[in-house]
Amino acid sequence: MDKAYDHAIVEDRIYKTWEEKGYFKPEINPDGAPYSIILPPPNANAPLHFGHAMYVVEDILIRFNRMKGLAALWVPGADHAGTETQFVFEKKLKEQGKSRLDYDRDTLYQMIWDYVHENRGGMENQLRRLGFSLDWSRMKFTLDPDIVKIVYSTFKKMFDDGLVYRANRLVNYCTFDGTSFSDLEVVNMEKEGLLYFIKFPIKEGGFITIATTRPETLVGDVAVMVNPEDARYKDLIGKTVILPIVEREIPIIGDDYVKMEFGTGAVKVTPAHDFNDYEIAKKHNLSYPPIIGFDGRMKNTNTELDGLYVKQARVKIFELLKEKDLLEKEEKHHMVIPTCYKCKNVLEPLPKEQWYIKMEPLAAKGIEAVKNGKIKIHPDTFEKVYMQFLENIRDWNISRQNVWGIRIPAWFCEKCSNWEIKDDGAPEKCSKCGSKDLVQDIDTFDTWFSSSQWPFATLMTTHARDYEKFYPTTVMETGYDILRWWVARMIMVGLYATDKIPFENVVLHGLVNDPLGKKMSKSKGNVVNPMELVDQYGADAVRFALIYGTALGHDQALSYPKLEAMRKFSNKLWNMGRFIEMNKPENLKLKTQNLEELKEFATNKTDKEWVEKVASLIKEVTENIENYQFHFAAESLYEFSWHQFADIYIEDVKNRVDENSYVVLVSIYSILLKLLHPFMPFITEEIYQKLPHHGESIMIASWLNNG
RNA sequence: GGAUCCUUAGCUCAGUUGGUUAGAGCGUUACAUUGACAUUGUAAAGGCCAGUGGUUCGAGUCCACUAGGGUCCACCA
Repeated sequence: MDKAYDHAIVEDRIYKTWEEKGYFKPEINPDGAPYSIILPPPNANAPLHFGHAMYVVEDILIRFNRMKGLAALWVPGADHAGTETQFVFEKKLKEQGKSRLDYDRDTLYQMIWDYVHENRGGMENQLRRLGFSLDWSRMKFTLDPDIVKIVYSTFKKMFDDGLVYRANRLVNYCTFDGTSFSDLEVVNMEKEGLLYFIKFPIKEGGFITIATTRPETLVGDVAVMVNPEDARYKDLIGKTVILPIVEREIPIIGDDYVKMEFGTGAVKVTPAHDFNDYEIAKKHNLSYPPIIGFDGRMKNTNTELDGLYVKQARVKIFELLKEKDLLEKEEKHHMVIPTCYKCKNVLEPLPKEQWYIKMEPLAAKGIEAVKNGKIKIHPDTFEKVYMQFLENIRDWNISRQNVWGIRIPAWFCEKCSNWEIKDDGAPEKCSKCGSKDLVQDIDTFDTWFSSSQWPFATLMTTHARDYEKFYPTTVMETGYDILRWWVARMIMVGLYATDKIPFENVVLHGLVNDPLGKKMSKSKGNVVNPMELVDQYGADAVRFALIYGTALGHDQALSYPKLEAMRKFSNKLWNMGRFIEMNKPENLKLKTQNLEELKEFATNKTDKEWVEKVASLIKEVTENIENYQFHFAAESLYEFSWHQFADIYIEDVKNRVDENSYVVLVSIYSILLKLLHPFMPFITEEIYQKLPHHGESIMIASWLNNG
């Protein structure tokens, strides 16, 4: 053995061997009970980040259970990541001076398809470099035709069951990305803004001053509203206000929604561009067409405002009001603005027809499944977050105006306005009126709608009988940050579509932050590429550092000293092996013993004690992994290997080594390597292969017995 | 405004159902060692466990409140 462990020459070679030998397939344990995890599919065309490196938790579980003899299946996948990918692609277009609007739908789709496929394979190889024992023969992509077909049938089933409906409502619309979003995707940004106090002339004489943060929308107002209890204004209810600039007449109405103490106690009502006003106007039977278009420009005002972007319109209207002396004052105002989670621009509430899913019946089952313990969430503190989300669930807007995604299989009949939903191709004619004048909805599904079906969609389409054998899956492991976006929806949709829970356990890991504890983000420029650390420290050290010293579900700051410590730990392990190899007796006849055999074999009193010690270590590590307390297992292994086994036992045996005690030494070491293998797969395999009488591979060695 | 997590050694973090002198890694100090060890070993220093009050024979751990930080949710114009 070389003097020091060099991960660079070991890892790639070992992974290839594993893959070639088929060790990643559950068929390696044909008689084992099923154990399955579906990998949260990373974006198909983007490199991995530290969130993905945390999937090491899944590899630990898979390797551990495989060694225990279970038919352990870990299914890899790639996500088309609709909004994300189109956003990135459009940025590329912009660099070339182009935009999505320069292409028709099919051309743009094809361009993105080509772009994604040019970049395919990168993240898969990065997962390999991390040592992940994924069954690549079962790899799935969210746009695989068989997956799409399943997504279609789920949608159709929901439609047939009355869970899908189309509604014209205000949606959160990004005029830059050109799509609407669900409530979850809205990022509320706190900002210091201005509250404008504007005098509206009253037809019957005098003025009423309203306070607003959005003066430009006054051209779309339908009313001025006051609290009927408000002594200042109650006599004005029923009178008429003449809107400045557009000179349109609107009523003053009363509604106790208005808080008297805020602003002036009088508020303008813009139904087409504010969620509250939309509800209020509906209640009072008032309406006015939108004055902001999907391009973010003003329209329908018949004034010089038309064609201006909202921001420009605000400046313009400010000037106009000032000219007419209708602007009383502005105050600084702390406000919360809905912004686009991708491009960070301000979202406009705009009225649009979209497909919605009725969530309440689905949520009820999701709540039940966790309450009755069929699905367990680890750590259990996240149950509260889950419940809070499901108990306050709102209907889910699943329409996206993206091109990159699964197109909604809904056809509109131009003749009778009927919607046809099909899961097996375009309908020939309208089932209501027989017309052949059908047009498919141009929208695509929210990526999370198809993702919510991932556990069963994958297993139904990987290998024959996979679904029967491996569904429900054993564990869904992911970052807690997508508990609501993804995990909760998988539970709801999974229960609905398959009538079974999609997984028995939810295991949630924390975030990896930068060394200063700040969230990594591209805009902050503090993103660390996990692959660079794998190059530098080795996959095993990176894996161990991510697990060691951080409780499940807790965030951690990336620590270079810790990575260095774990690299040294690798080297220490290596040198323990090196010592053992160098002290191998000539013509060693006795074979390595498993734990049970060792108990008989060890005759020396000290050796006997060490056999007991390692027996309790096995118990401890096993229990900790089974309880998802990986950091405890990692700490015990680190401490025992280094400060017990190396510092004390090896030092002791050094002076009295004979063939018998040597076998005890090798055997204990071999057990240690096996216990460490789920955490540090590469180095443990490399050393294992050098031990006397070793098995075929440590990967498929038995957790407790020889093999 | 609501929810939730966090505050433990200089730094990054563990501390599992409350139980004798509170732990690890890195860093610091002293000594030793070329040993299986691009090092390692031995030893040491370093902590009113954020604060206050409570429950208890006993609290870092449970409860209440306070202060600071993070995250998530929320339609106050």
